[in-house]
Amino acid sequence: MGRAPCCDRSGLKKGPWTQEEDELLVAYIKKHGQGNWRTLPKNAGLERCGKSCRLRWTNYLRPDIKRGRFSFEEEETIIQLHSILGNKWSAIAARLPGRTDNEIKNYWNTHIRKRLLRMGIDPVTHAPRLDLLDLSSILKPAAAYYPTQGDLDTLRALEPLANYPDLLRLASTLLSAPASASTTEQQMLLPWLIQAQMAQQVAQAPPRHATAADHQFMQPSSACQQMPGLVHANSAQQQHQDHMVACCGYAQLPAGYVDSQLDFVPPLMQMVSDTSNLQWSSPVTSSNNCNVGSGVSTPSSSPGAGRVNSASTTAFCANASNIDAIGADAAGLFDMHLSDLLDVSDYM
DNA sequence: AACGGAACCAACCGCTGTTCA
DNA sequence: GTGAACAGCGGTTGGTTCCGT
Repeated sequence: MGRAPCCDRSGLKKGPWTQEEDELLVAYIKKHGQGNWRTLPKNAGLERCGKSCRLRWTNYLRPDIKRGRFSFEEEETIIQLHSILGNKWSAIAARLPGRTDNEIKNYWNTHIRKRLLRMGIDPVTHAPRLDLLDLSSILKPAAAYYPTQGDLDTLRALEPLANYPDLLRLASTLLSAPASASTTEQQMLLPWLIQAQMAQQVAQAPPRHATAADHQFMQPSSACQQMPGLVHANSAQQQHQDHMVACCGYAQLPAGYVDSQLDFVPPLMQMVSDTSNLQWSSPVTSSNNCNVGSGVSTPSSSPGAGRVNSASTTAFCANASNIDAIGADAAGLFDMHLSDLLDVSDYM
């Protein structure tokens, strides 16, 4: 025999809460505590179901709720956490004191998501969407073209390409000439370039054993999933494959999986390796610079010119090898370490 | 001033994992 | 061990407000 029914659904009020109902609920909880939501409405004299009372309390009436607009730091934190946790609103809310999951979810859907889309960034994967970018237009000579703020935002998203002049030239050629590559290939180009830079950073990092904390991040990232086989893009990186395993989560894949993925290297990469004498060891300006994701920030929310965008670098850097660097960068802005902020072990 | 569309957000719905009789 | 109810979560809806024409 199970429990008694939660509540008789008939006759219970729905819809917006009145001030009287709010006062009744607040007064009751202040006096008796939250206790059992099932019996609370009856004891408090409310004609609501317990679920409705709990929602009203947790999302609106709780005294520790912070109202008002989201700050820049909160917004950046949401983006960072979302890039790692996805739509785990409650997990994200747990890292933002005073904010509810519902509030964060609404803010994401109404503000951040739209802004990322405008910037040509997929709000689900946090990867640039080449189908939304018009590279040919933003690469026009400056003298003949006055860029809009949107173009400047897009340029920031393409900042990583600056480290690979050969790739930039190739990308601009490919992407401004639709006939030269299929849409699918175009969409795959930028993630590959980004992953190449990640791989370069991993290759340059001193070998170390993965820590327990590292394993928290060993789920295959979306970027890695989009780019199987990259670990073999350059034979010089083969010796660091174990780091790529840590980076991309291949450790969880069956033996031989990585090799088998060579069969799926997209034709575009074949074009790249055939035509551009690509050097994957192209200089990266900063050994600790995870700038591949710097364009994922939300420039329109940046409070001042010249602000370092490193706080937003998690979109492509939230992996075992880079998380410490991210935390160090973010700490400079927020006086906190991302490793502290992102204790995501509970959610992985 | 009136209208229509966009934006916003509180609240509901439905599902899932956990608890308990 | 079983099944019903609970608690919590993410997705969605619908009412309200804002803004441009």
